[in-house]
Amino acid sequence: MPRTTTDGDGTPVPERLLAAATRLFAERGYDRTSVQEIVEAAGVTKGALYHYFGSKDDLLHEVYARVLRLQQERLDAFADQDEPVEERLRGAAADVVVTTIENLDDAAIFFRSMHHLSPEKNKQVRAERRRYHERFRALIEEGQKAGVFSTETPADLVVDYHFGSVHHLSTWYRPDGPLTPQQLADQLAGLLLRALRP
Amino acid sequence: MPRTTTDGDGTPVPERLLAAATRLFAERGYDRTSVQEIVEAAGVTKGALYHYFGSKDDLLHEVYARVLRLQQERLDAFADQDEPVEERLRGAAADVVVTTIENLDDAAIFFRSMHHLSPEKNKQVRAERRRYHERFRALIEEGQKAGVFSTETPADLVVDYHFGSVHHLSTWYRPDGPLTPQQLADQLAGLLLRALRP
DNA sequence: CTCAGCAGACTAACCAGTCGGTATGGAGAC
DNA sequence: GTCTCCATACCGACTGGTTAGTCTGCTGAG
Repeated sequence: MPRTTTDGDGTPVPERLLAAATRLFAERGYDRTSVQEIVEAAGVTKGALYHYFGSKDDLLHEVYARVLRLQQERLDAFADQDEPVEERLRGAAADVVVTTIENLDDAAIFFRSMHHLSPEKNKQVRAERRRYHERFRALIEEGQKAGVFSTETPADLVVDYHFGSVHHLSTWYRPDGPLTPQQLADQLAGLLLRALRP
Repeated sequence: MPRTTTDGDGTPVPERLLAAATRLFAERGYDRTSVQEIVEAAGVTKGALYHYFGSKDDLLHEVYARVLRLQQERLDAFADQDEPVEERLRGAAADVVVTTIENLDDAAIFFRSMHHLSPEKNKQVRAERRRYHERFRALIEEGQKAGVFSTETPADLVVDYHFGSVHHLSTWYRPDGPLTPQQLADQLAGLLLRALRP
């Protein structure tokens, strides 16, 4: 009954909605999740959802925007460090694995639901994704020019190769597996770096 | 007006339905494709579809079954060859890239729509998928035991790493890119083999 | 008193699957 | 050779259920 935007528990309603939507989208897919289920999981009603978001599609877009922002920030932080390029690349490659595992729901949504976004939003997400991709590629090209990475494979392909696996983590990663997220990340970064040995 | 199962063009109705479904599922996703659209694209009506398939879900399962069968056969052929393990692995790793590109629609469906299958069918597909995975892993372990591949990364991880990228081909492969499918396949197989150098 | 912040009944559209019906090629009777 | 009968192949209107989004109205803080 209070008017405050944070009733029930402490978190504001829009965030509760986003969290509920993220979980449900990852669990049963975008189309299989009804708006009704989302609002029930968030402990509100449709009125609240359409008060904060323009559409179901908007909600999905917000999920994408959040994860894109986060990943770009982290990549930039690693790329801007003052270390040899191998170590910057290794750090960035491993970090994206760890943060992906920490947000497996986001990852599952990301690669399964892009085509559910409206065309313009899809385009927007692709553009941001490309920025991320380019930054990563620049790291590899830097290493190639410096002679510390093999030039046998175009940097583009290497990036796609690595991120293909990262995006697929949500399919094959098991939290009860033998490796901690950090160990797994180090292994995958190791594979990438070894593939790049001259 | 003939009773034959192949009217209109030459292909039998069930195959026409499967082809139409494959294309549409890849294009707009399983849930966004109505049964009505499928039958219209195949030039028949619902009666025909439900005559040959038990459900929409069944249709999806058939798509999976077909591609799984094909890929397993091809992998087996490469693995059974009488060549050094590096070359068998290279051949298999490149071949799966080429056949994936040749059936990009199947690949897009594969990794986006697994969770739309009914639980038992999902289990069945996973089991077949695991067989494929194991065969591939066995190749890598063979090379590791023989000392021609590095043992730094568990074979399991290497397989997931490679197939993550392959499954993602449908996201980033562009037919108008600079590389032919075979060249791209050789590059990716090269990356895999280089990552496995001792 | 007013308006952000929500509640929840309502609507218009859609959709998977059903079911009674039609046409046709062939198997067997004669 | 032809007539009967039936299984196969398919048609398409219909049903029961679901869903995104709308809209009117309530409530309490400032």
